[in-house]
Order: sequence, then C-alpha cells, then structure tokens
Amino acid sequence: MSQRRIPEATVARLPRYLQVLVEAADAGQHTLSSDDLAKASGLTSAKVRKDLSFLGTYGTRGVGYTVAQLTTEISTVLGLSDDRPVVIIGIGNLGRALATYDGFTRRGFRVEALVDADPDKIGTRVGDLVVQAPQDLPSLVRDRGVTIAVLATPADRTQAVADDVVAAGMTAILNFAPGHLDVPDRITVRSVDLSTELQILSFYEQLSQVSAAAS
Amino acid sequence: MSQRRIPEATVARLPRYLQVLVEAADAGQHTLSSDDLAKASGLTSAKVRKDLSFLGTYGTRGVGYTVAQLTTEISTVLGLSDDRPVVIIGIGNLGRALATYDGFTRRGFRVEALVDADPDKIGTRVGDLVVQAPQDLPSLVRDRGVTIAVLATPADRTQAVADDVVAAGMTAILNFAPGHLDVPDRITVRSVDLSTELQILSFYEQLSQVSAAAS
DNA sequence: CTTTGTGAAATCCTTCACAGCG
DNA sequence: CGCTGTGAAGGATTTCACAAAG
Repeated sequence: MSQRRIPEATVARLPRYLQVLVEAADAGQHTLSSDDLAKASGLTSAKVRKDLSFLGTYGTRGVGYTVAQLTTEISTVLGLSDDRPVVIIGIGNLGRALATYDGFTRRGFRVEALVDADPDKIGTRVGDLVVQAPQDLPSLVRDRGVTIAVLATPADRTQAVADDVVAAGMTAILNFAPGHLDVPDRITVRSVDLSTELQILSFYEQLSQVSAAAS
Repeated sequence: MSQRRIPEATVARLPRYLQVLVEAADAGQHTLSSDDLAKASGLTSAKVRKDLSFLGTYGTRGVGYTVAQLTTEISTVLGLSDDRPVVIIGIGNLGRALATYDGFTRRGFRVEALVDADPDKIGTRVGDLVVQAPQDLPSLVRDRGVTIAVLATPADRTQAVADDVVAAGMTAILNFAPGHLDVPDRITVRSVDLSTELQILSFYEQLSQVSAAAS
C-alpha cells in the first residue's frame, strides 16, 4: 500500500524515527519492533505502525522492522539521499552557532556557504567558510546547487532577505526570525521562533501549576 | 464564553497574535480586525476568530479587537505577566547564542543564569552573566525563582541534565538537543530540534519539486 | 454595512482492536 | 505466539456560512 499521500503529522515524526534507527544501527541492532520505536521516541506503537504504513509495507509480522531497510526508506522519503547543501544567511550570534552546529552535518545536510549583508562581516571566516555577500546568492544556486536557505537575520530585515533568496532561485527557507514571511506558493517555508517556543512552554507550565495547586 | 479549555493548536498560535499586536501598537494602531490579524500572521480570519473566542469575548462587531486589551489578555493567558526567569544549561555555540539572544528579553523572559558542567567554562563570562556549575541549580530555584530550563547540551548528556533539572525542582524544559526526554508527568517539556526542522523542510521541498516537474 | 462569534459540516489525526502473516 | 497492518471509532481542528451586534 505504498505511495499514498503522507499526512503532515506523520512527516513531522519521520525524523525522530530516523534518529532512533541510526542509534539502533550504531548499537548493533538488526531489527526494531513498533514498540521499540515507540518507547525510544515517546509515542505509542499504534501510532508508529500507522505512520510507517504510509511509507509502504516494510515490517515483518512477528519480528518488526529491519533497521537498515527502514533507514534507507525514510531517508529517501525525506529527500536526504545525498548531503543537501544549505546556505546560512545572517551571521550574528545565532547564525554563527548554526554555522558550526554539527547536527546539520550529521543528519543529511552540508553548510555550503555563509552570507551576510554587513560589509564588516563579508570576508571574515567562521569555521571553514568565508562569509559572502548577498549578491553571491544566485551563483550559489547556479554553480553549487544550493536550494535551501536558513535565515538567521534580524527580524526587520528578514522579508527583504527572503525576497532576495526567492529571486536567486532557491526553493526552501528555514526561518529563525520572528514573524510571518510572504513568499510565492512554490517556495516551502518553515519558521522556528525560539521565543514562541518559550511562550508556549510558559502556558503549559502555568497550567500544570494551577492544576497541581487544586489538588 | 470565557475560560474554556484552550485547544493546543490555538495555544501554539497565540504567540503569533501577540507579536502582531505588539507591532501594531508600535505602529500606533488602536484596533485590528480578525482579517488584519490573519493577513499579518498568514492565517485565515475564521481561524483567528475561533482562536480568540476561546479566550473570551474581546472583539467589537463592526470594528475588531482593541490592540491594548487583547495584548494584555493573551499575555495573561500565556503566563507572561512578569519577566519570567530562565536558566540556560549547556554553554556551547548554541547556548552562547541563546544567552545573548535579545528575543527572549523582548518577549517576556529574562535569562537569569547560565550553567555548564565543564570546569573550564565555569566562572567565565558570557554577556552579563558568569557561568555557574550544575550544583547551583537548586539554589536558582529556591533563591531566584527559576522554574524554566533551556537545554542546549550535547545529545548524550541531555537526559542526565534533565534529571538534575527535575531534581532541582524546576518544572519546565525547552530542549534543543535531539532525542526524546524522559521526565515525570508534572514536568512540561518542549523539544526543538534544528536538524529535524531541516529534514521536514526537505520533504516538502522535494514534494513541490516533483509536482512542479509533473506540469 | 462591517465584522464578530459560533453552531454545524468537513477534514484531519489518533486510538482501538483484531484479523492475518511469519 | 508475537507483531504488523488496517478498517472503524472517536477526538481534535479547520472551514463554512450566517445570525446578530455595533
């Protein structure tokens, strides 16, 4: 029952499964049951099975899933077959941290270039890379196949930078600046706002304090 | 119709509204319609109205919502009445970036302390703060009212650090390390994994490339 | 005439529970 | 016997569409 449309909620969990699988492979595990996967990722086994059923029939009844096979399958579905090149734009504190973050490297991506608009930053080195100018964006797309931009620019500059990114021909943006980005439909955008996450956390913490006090 | 249980999906959007409201206030706007809010946050007006209806009846028909009033209401619901103190644990590249990130400060939080287990880092300064030892966690809770921990530790140390945080009496964790954290039910956890976000983005980018090629 | 607030419909997601395969 | 794969049930969320308020 392969190749159906994969639900959004499922896509959002695939990276977790992938991570558990990679760790299991490192630990020498050959197969994992849906229950193993569930325990390691904090979910229920039914959810795991449903999720994986959208990818196709990769399990063996009575046994579980083959670690190597499922790893390949999820990587393919996520489009992680090769190291995908990304450019980080905005080399402030956060941008610098992202540039040297080894998690990207270890999980299917390669930081191919760094870009900043500040003339004082252009030409400086961060890790192995030299900061380039926004004018270089089109050539990153053309000559080096970069289609994913990670934005860590100041909030008031982000829409303008996104426009440049789109004009240069990139097709996906991971945005760390607060606020909504307006881009054409063909561009894929995901936004992660660190303060927003803290605010959501704050709500639930407050809630559990209140219900604890009531008991 | 105030004080019902607020759906998770709605809670996750409240910070966006809050941000739009603050910007509108800065721009001198006195009221905003659900459509204004929707356009500024990339949603539909029906969704905005439904969301806000869970907080109570704060709009005026034919006019919209009073910026100041709604700002106060959402802040209260999210528990942002005062600057909430947070501690950042794990002062690597990411931790350092978070420590100096002014977004936290501007949106209801105060970075009250920094903690790292590395003796070489303890005692060093980052911004206005001096890095402390994990042993200081209980006193941060007791003497300075810190209940929220932001974890930016290496993946293989994170569960142990989370255990310390819980033992020290904190009640909320924002986790930036990959992988699942196991904590008691009374603790509120949110995880943000930067690589996961890129992988999800990669899936949707790939998807839109495929459908574009089909046309 | 504009814009809210909301039932009702439609869609999406999770959980249940069990048939069926290895 | 153990574990997957999945229909069907149950919840949650989004969208629709309109009555009512200013």
